[in-house]
Amino acid sequence: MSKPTEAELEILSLLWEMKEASVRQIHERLSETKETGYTTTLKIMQIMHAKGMVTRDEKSRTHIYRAAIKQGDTQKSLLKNLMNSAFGGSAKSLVMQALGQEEPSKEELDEIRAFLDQLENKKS
Amino acid sequence: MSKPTEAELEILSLLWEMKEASVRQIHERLSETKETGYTTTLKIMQIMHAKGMVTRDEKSRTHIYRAAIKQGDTQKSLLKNLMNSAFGGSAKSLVMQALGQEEPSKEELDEIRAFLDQLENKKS
DNA sequence: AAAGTTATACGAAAGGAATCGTAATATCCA
DNA sequence: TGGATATTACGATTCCTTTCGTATAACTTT
Repeated sequence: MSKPTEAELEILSLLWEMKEASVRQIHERLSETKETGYTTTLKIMQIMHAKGMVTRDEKSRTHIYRAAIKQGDTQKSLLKNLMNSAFGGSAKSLVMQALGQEEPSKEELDEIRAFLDQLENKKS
Repeated sequence: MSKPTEAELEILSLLWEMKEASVRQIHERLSETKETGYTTTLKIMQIMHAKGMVTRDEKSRTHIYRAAIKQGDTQKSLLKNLMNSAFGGSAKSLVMQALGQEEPSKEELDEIRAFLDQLENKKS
């Protein structure tokens, strides 16, 4: 599956969050943070549909869209892409940069530790 | 500083690694993994120069380029961008995805643990 | 039923990035 | 010196994404 564009990714994120939505619902959400026309949103969603990136139910007049690609898979591939293009392929330096800036909470840090342990156990 | 494009990022990465380089040197490296013309590489580097993304020494005929933006800063901003656009702003889920796929070595895992501890200490 | 509103469809235009051909210029070497 | 080679400069073209205007169709309201 080809890499989603910026505009496509914004819409995908909303679809992942909302499970399903009409063009208007997506557009409302987008408008909160962005100045954009309704037909622009529509067009992008139509393109996404043509690419197979979303499915839609056309039974009623207002079509209902759903993401056709998994959030995890998309995240994984975007991350891999960034890791290779800007971090010389090193997961470690990427992870450290990410941790360094967002000041995760104690709880989150613990969860990450648990995850690290789990990873290490799988190795042995 | 505006976000580097894909092609710009490839070149920036090489400049970070090589400290300084001529267009030809960069082009040689790019050619290893990518089919591309010399003037294409040149053009992109000229554009980067126009944007202030690189500096160049024009004293000799073959100009010598250097990155004008720091690797860490660029990584940070790209990561932030990805975190917001595809991970709902959560550093935790980004980090976990990143760890999950690249199977870091025991040593790397330990370094990350140390880093986590350090982060936690700063908090208290 | 007519008028107004809300959808989708479609194509065209605008904008940005990447590619490449060609010209102009400098350097090298036989 | 003069011809071959390497380098920068520049413009045009292509490709992709985004934006938007307009047409058409389907509902809603009165």
